[in-house]
Parts: sequence; C-alpha cells; structure tokens
Amino acid sequence: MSERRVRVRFAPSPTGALHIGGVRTALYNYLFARQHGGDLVFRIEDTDSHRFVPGAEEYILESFKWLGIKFDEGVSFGGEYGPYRQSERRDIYKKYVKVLLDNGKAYIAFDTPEELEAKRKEIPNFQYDASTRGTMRNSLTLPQEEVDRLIAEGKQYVVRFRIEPNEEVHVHDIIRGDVVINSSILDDKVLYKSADELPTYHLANIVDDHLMEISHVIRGEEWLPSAPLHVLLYRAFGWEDTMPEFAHLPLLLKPDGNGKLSKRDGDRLGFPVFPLEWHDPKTGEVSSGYRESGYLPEAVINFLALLGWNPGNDQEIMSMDELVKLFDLRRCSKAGAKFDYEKGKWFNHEYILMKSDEEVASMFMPILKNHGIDVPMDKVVTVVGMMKGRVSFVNDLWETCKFFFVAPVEYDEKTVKKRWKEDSAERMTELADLLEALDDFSLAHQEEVVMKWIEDKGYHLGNIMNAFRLTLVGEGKGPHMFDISSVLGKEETIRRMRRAIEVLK
RNA sequence: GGCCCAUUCGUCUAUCGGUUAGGACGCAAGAUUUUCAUUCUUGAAAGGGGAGUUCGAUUCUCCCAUGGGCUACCA
Repeated sequence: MSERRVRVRFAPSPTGALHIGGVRTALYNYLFARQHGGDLVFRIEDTDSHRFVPGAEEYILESFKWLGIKFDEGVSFGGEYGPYRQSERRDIYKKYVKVLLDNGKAYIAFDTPEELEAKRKEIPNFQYDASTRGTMRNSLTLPQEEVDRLIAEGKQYVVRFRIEPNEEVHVHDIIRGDVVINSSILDDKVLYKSADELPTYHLANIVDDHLMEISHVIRGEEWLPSAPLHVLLYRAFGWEDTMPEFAHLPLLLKPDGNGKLSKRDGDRLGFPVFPLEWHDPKTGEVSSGYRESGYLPEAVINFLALLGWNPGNDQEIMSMDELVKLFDLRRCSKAGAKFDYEKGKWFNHEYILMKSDEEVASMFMPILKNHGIDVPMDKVVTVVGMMKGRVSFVNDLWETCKFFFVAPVEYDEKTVKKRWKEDSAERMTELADLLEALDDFSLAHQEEVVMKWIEDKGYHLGNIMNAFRLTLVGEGKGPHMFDISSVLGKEETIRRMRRAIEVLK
C-alpha cells in the first residue's frame, strides 16, 4: 500500500431517509478514516434529478450528528475539493466526458428509451455492447455530419462507455480478494445524459473519487458487480495508478425470510430501519427511527459495528474510540448479516446500565413531563438508580416506574388473589399505624422498626411485604419495599395504604 | 436467463489442517431475593451435500445445492 493520505467518502443519494445499512457503511468509513488519521468526505450524489427528495440531505446530516459520526469535509462541512454536490459539478463532468469522447473510449448514442425498450422486447437478453452497438443509432454507425446535425437540432442523446469485449478485468477487493470478470458481460453503460446535462453514477463516481483524491472506496456489496466497470473507467482516463482500493461490505439482510433489509421491513416487523424518524414528504408516510424509539446513539453504533465485523476476540461492548482502534477491514465478514433486533435491544440495555443515573434521569425527565408529572430531579435520579437495570429503553422507564409518581387506582386482580390474605387489612392497618408514628422515615430506620415488629409479632415476612407492596404499587412488582416507601415519603405511603385497606378490606 | 458474491448453533460470529468447534443475543432450567425484574450458575443448540488433496479436513480445490446481489438514460 502506498503512503498516500487516507481519504474516504460516504456519498448518499438524497432520495429519502438514510437506511441503517447506509449508516453502517458510513460508520466503517469513519472508523477507517479516524484510524489512519485520514479524511472522511461527505458527498451528495444527486445525479438523478427525478428521484430527488427534499429534506433528505438535511435528514442525513442530522442523523450523523446524532450518531456521532463526524465528517472532515463535504457538503455543509466545506473543503478544498468542492463543490461536493454532484449537481453542482456539471461543468467538471462535461469536461471529462469530452476526454472520453475524444480518445474514443466513449461514443454518442441517439436511441431513445422507447427504442431500447422495443429492442429488449424483440431480442431476449438484449445488451447494448460490442455485439450490438453496430446496429444501433450512434456516433459509431452514423456519419459524423448526421451526428453533428442531430446534436445541433437539439436531439437528446446519451454518451456510452465503449467497452472492449473479451478482456479479463481484475478487481482487487480488500475483503474478498481478487474478483475477475470478463468484459463481454458488461454493457456499454450510459455515462452521461444530455437531457439533464448530468452524468450517471458511474462516471460521476469515478471522476469525483479521482478529483477528490479518494484512497479507499468502502461501500456495500451491491456495487461489486459494477466494480469492474469502474476499473475500466479509471483505465480509460489513465488514472489507474491512483485508483482507490476497494472494499465491498456484506449486506444487511431481513431478519426473517430473504432479501436485503428494506425500509418496509421496519414497520412490518416492528423495529426501526432508520436512525431518525422520517416523514416522507411525497407519501406523507412516517417511519420510526432509532432515536425516537429510545435508542442511545452509542448502542446503535456498537450494534452496527458488529454486524459484519468483529475484533477477533470475545469483546462486544466497544466505544467509538475503541472501535477506531480495533477496526480492520480485513476482519470484515463476507456473507450478509441478518439483522437481529433482539441483540440491538440488549446493546441498548447495556448502554443504559453504563450511563450515570443523572444522565438517564435527564432523559427520563421529559417523558415524565409528558405524562403531567412534575417532580424534583433528585427524586428522579433516585428512582432511575433503582430501576434502570430493568429496562431496555429509557422510554420503558415510565411503565416500569410510574407507581413512584402516580398512586394506584386499581389493584391487579391476580396479585390481590394471591397476596391479599384474610388478615391483610388488619396487618396493614397495624403497619400503617406503626409507620405513621415514625419521626425518622429513612429507609434504614423503617426497615429496622418494621422488621423488628414482624419478628416480635411472629408474622410471616412474605405475607406482610407482599400485601404492603400491593397497597403501594397496585401489583406485585418493583424493587425492595422500603426503597419504594422511602421514595414515596411518609405521607404518600400512609395515604396509599389506607386507601388500599379501604378498597380491598 | 446471464454474471458476481457467499454458506459454522434460530441469529451475530471465533477458528488462519490436528480444538471436548469458543463467545454473545435469544430460549430453557436452577440459585438468590419480601414480589417482579435484574444478577449469577447450568443446559439445549452448528460446520448444506458430494468428490478430491492430505496421515488428518469446518479450514485447501472442484462440482452440486441453497441464499444473496447485479443485470436502467437509479444510486
């Protein structure tokens, strides 16, 4: 490998929300760039004017901001190699299209989409290539004067890459090794369309990667079949010496059946496929996002990093900094990875556990507010400290903890049946009286007094505690009883007990 | 159809010719606990099939099967 500066890029097409697979590709590019002290470029590939979706670019930027993936240059980041939006690079592409036209590596074709479609219907497996281009309407078959005349008339045309048949094209892939294909199976790809004066992906990609001095192309496996075409393009321009190295990542597959993970799978299977919630401006459709579902960005990063790569040992929990140190393209797997949502949940659980009670509490606070609960921060911190290990998402904290903030109105039928004994009302009245008489309502003091009372009276510990729990929580869940009662405070504890005794008798 | 890529527990994966095939998620059981959850312990669970190469293949080669991707004036 040469000692040239590592420069990689993530180049999405602004056609909608950023797919989770795209996020992983961006992540791997980011890790690779950081590790090698290189640059990560953010380029917008909007050469298909028909598929442009307003807001998509902003969405993508916001997603990376949330995830903590930082770019060094590109759209909205600036840099020496701009513009970074392909639609703003028309003149550059025109210049290079001309280079190819002049050196005979490309030609002009006038066949309309309708004509091509008719041809495909007529001839099965029709391909526009060396074997058929002689029969088509292009600058290879038409006299120069007619070509000039058609262009002068404003006739629409495309520029096609002239691929020489029967040549072995080698692509070296960091993950897959040497991939060889015969150039005859490639068609004369359209490189440029006069209709919108824009190149297609293939041309724009090669020109930009070259001009932006990209050293490594790390992208999804769906690009592997066109990689030989890209090699041929570098060759046609005479840029083979500085051609980037390729690494084609395995795809993210559907958790159930077959096929690659698509945006539809998210709502069908009940998990997000987008980092952020996405409102489709065209259809009005809303798709859920990881952020809104309560995921911590660190957990999403960690989970995604391990889908298609591993550090070679048993370590699974890794921070972004650790990932930067450990990441290695050569350790990427070759086979597609099915998306395992359950494991993603586990990662989030682990990251909630690692966060301080204060941090989790501040995330929980707005949820409490939404439920009309207004409590001091220190109380929320205490509750979170006791409860955060029980949830996978911060959002789940409400259901798990709400009894701390709202007194039970109903008492779970099954729990009542099981835990509310004949003498429970009597015992709870005694206990309420006992607690009411306490000046010191601290956890330790309560425990000391109540335990002694149970022992002196010879009561059954479980019966007392379970009934006590039912009066405060309304069901048979939650942390230790004195944890609950001391957070609730004396007044609230007694009130709940008396009310339960009244209702349950 | 053609071309390319892949194939280890249900899932993500480790293994760079010799291992009781390891870990994690999920699942099951047990322990602990005043409940529930957590936690801890244990368990079930894998090399697609067939030929080679080799003293020996999960590992190397080939064939088949299966899965996936690509095959647009989309990226």
